[in-house]
Amino acid sequence: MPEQTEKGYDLCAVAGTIRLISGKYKAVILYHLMDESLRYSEIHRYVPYATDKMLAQQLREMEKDGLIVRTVYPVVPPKTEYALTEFGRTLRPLLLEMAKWGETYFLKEKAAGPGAE
Amino acid sequence: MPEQTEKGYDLCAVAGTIRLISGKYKAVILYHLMDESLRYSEIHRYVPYATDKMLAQQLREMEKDGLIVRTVYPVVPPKTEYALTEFGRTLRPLLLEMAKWGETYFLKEKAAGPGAE
DNA sequence: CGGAATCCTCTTTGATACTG
DNA sequence: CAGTATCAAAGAGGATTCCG
Repeated sequence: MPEQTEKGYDLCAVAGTIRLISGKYKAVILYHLMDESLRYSEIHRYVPYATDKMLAQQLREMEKDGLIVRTVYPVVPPKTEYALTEFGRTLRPLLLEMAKWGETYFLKEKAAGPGAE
Repeated sequence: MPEQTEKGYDLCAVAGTIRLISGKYKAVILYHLMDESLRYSEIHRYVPYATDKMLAQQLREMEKDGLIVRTVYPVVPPKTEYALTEFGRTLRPLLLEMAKWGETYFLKEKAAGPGAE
């Protein structure tokens, strides 16, 4: 498929992808939602350094972008669940690749990382 | 995926990866540097909407992060070339995955032209 | 529990001008 | 050509408080 890939074309693709998943906590949240739906508080536990404001904001943005769905259960106490949409699930390979790369080169760069060249 | 992956571990890996390549033009620049070394003006032509300041800044950050190397040739007129480092080249699979995803899901309507799926 | 509202700060980005 | 310098604007992010 990417045979006929033009430079300026992929440029937009890459930029668009970055725009959707860059955001301080987005990729991390998406990564955790890959396996299971999570409640607001559960997500927050995964990203404790994020404030409520930031978390809600990033979640709303991703919801607007069609990456996740928000389901509110009208119960007491309130319960809200976040899950990947079909669209969001297509990010799986990318998220795994990111985790893999980060794991291999970013966390193990003590041996041969930046400055090594 | 490497053996037993812990959540909090991959979380850092994903976050770290995002931190390195998110940046308005970074991924796009890296993508173009995958194939060949480029001069400052050539990069700028690929990212025309970036200002000189932004471009220089992002390049300096990526240089500091060990992703690219900057080579200045002492000639007139000045010539500076940017290239991926060994470390930067390891991003290749990720960048390709990003381009592929963006192309397939993000630019889908436009991609649905000739030979598109 | 799952947020929204407000205020404030820091960083990012942009516009413009200048330089070796 | 390949930047740097400076100022100003915009946005991201944080701290705190409050609410259904």
